[in-house]
Amino acid sequence: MAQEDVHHLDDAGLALGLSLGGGGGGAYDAARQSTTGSRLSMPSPRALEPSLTLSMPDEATATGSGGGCGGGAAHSVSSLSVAGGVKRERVEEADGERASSTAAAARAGAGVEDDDDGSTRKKLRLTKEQSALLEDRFKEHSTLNPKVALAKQLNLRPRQVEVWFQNRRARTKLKQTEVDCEFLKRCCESLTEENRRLQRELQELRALKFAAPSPAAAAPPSAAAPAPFYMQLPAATLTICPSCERLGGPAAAAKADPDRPKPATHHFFNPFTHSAAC
DNA sequence: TGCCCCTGATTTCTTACATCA
DNA sequence: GATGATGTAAGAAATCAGGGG
Repeated sequence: MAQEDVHHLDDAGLALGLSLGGGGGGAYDAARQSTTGSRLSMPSPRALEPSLTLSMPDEATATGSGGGCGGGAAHSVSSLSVAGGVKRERVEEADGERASSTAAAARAGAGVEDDDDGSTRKKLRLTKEQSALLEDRFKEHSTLNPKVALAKQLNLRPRQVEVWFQNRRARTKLKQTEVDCEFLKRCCESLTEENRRLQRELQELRALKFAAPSPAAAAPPSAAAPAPFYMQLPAATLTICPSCERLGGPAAAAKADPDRPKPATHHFFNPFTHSAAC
């Protein structure tokens, strides 16, 4: 279907993931660990579903002539794709009949209606009430559990609720990544400026030392300098090791003084690398 | 009217887990 | 009991496409 269309886009996606540093394995795994815990207690899918039903709801045939793969109606069998010769099926719910009726009700409720010939299909827009409830649930927990109950409450299909949560997570993460990038950018600029200032200060001190060694002139040139950006931040957001009193870590400290005894470990947590500072 | 942005939906891939030999 | 193969579900990432401003 659309497999061929997708491949040429992979490079761009990889570049984005690398540049933002948020797309890859570690963060992904960590997120999975924290969000998929509920699955641990789930019974075996095989025990739950002794048989698969491949029922196609009415709208599938009604919208089939729309063309393309995107924007299509969600089905009780939401996707049937061939990837690398392996067929994969995802059965959303056993009773497709209920799904179809619920979908029809949802469309009616959201003002979505198909033309008689089925050639046009309006995009579903969630009502304010539906969005508000979804947002509330998302604030409680960013993963959906249980989706069927919420879908019933919203008069939507479980698949639609599931997609909403997926999109919400993805876009929340994207926003957070942008915020983090901006923050790091400002940190970098501030540190660069601070570095320049210290270099100047060092030069001035050296000049003073060799020119006219006077204790009265010992006032640091930087006394009136504003605090660098990272010093204006809440302490919890900084990566400062109280042991080595350095921003950014012990690797540099260890390099400078390899014989330095290792202090008791009490490091701040780095919100960006999710690791200890040192 | 074209553009931008938001958002619902789809596709592909990865990972964790369960089951079986 | 340990181990590898296999199947499944869940979710992330990338993308498409409709629609409103």
